[in-house]
Amino acid sequence: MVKLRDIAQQTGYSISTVSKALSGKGRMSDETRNNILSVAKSLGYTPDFYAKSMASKTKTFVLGLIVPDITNPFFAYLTRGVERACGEACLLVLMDSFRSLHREEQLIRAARFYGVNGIVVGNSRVNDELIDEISKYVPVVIFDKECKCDNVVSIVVDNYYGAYLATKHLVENGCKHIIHFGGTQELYVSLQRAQGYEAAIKESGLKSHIVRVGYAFDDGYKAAKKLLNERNQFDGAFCMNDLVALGVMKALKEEGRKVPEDAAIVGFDDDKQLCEVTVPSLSSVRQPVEMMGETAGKMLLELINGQSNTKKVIFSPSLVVRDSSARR
Amino acid sequence: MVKLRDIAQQTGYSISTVSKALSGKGRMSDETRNNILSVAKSLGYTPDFYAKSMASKTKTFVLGLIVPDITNPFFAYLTRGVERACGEACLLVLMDSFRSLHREEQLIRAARFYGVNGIVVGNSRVNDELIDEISKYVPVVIFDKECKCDNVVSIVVDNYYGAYLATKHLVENGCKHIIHFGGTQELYVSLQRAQGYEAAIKESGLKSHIVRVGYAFDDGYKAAKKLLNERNQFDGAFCMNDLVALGVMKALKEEGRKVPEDAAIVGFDDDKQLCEVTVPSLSSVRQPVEMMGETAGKMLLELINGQSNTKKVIFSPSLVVRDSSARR
DNA sequence: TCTTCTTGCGCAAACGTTTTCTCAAAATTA
DNA sequence: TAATTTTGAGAAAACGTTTGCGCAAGAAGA
Repeated sequence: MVKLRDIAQQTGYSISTVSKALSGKGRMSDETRNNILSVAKSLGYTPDFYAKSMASKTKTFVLGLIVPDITNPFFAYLTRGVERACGEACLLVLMDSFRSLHREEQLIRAARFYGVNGIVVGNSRVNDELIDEISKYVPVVIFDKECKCDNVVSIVVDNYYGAYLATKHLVENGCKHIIHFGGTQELYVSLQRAQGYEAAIKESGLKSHIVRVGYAFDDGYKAAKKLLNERNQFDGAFCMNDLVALGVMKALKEEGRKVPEDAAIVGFDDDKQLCEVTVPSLSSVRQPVEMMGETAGKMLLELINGQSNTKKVIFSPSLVVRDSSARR
Repeated sequence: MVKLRDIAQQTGYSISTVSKALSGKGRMSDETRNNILSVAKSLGYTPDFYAKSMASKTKTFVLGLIVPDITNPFFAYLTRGVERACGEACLLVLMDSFRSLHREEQLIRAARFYGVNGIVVGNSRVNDELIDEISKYVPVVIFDKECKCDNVVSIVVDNYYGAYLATKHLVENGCKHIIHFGGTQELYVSLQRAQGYEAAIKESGLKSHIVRVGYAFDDGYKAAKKLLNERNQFDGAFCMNDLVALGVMKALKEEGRKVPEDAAIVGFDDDKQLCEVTVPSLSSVRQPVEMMGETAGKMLLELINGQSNTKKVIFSPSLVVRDSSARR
């Protein structure tokens, strides 16, 4: 890497003169400046990021963001929110764990090593001990997961309430047999959503019916297909996410059931691209992901500046009603 | 900001001892280490990213990636590809211009100011002069746009060929009246796609019919609706992207036309989440975005290391046939 | 001609770490 | 007890910039 010193040697000027020539700040003759500039260019000089930041007064914070999969819209919106919080004051370093737990752990450790000023961890599967350890060195905000560690701020959405809302909506629409597709034990959020569903069902006096599925399109499709083939009728479905909901919808169509006339469907996540584009469009529970991301960023900055006294921020989801659950 | 010196003063140890205690590297008694650690914690010490990077031997490159909208899957996949290229050796700083041309210009300038080692600019709308100027100071790889500037590497996909493929597929499927929804002048890519369409149509002896639309779901929907209401029949549609294609599909359904029986549809971009989830699933032209992103990252690294002699890399798209254009 | 101002440039400190050496004191071994 | 090793800790150089200050030489004014 070519540095100021090299240019100084080439031109015969001092390092400081070279620096001033390049930044356009000092006093010098045009001849000198042009000379330096041309040599700098011919040598292919690029300033050292770190040295520059060190020496100059204005410090730029660096925030790390670790997500399991940037191609998932949920995390893309999260990223956007954090970026918004960064504004001009911070640089955002994005790290994608590619859904690998191992890599996620690596990244979290690396974040400390790289010396970023703080990290936001999105929907992590790593255990609390690692978080606890890292948070001793670097401020941490954890997204979509509760964390008991000290010095760690959690940003979560009230999944229970969202599920309750969605189920209640189906009840009020006159559905008598509402199935919940979801409830896998693996993820904390899916548990909460199942509980919200149960609560609303209990309240209405109907019978609860949970079909355990994963979180992919095919999971919903196959589960619903099986159910329908077994002559298990249902007139309402609350699904743990939008993909599953679309899978269920496809199965219903194939079996000749009309949505929403024969069965109403509500998803979760409100992935706009997805929900608004299908026929019929899909009702869904919306989380204010981008705003949550922005909050995560802000909380992290507070944490870095040592002004934070918040431990947890809970956001309320809302129900977006579209055609798939329109009132009959 | 609390620094090593502050901890040193508090504890009575030297700066170097404090540094070693925190990094866990030097030799010292457990008592000393714990003492230092606890004081560091109570003071809320966070290491200075820049100083750290400056002082340590291993320099970490910093790559900047500027995208118009990270929530667009296309750019999410691009990001992922670049991230893959970064591996352990680089940090990726993500900058989202939020579709604002002004902000994009700002970011490009800022990238130079921040002193990142190089930047990848995704599908930019900024003029070549700015790129040219910046590329004097920082290596630049530009994605999805041709750029004549020296020292700038372009990564592009052969849009012409992709459009040709898609249209030819419709012709071979027996479509007699194939409309192209797209062709807005604003974007270079849409022009190329329109030309590819024209070429295939000409070759087949059919009549070309381009309906100029934007790139949103509603654009496709409204244009197709209007066409159908005017009794303008068509049995094939090649759309400039997947969203437009889904809009057209919705219009067809509403007007009682069956897809693909009455009209076959092909989109562009192959947004998996979208294409595989609709009924019928959508045929589309796939660009190897992630691999292109990875290539962009690699080219940038070569450029930074001064080993690049490539000026442009062209990727070939491929056609993914799904239900919306299944042979009748 | 003597003073004051301006111009062009370099010196050296500073930024906050890391890391290699050094060295006294304590612990171990002979 | 003497020689050796180990341990705990500090001094100082280095990383590549920026920037305030100083200073000589030339220009301008009296």
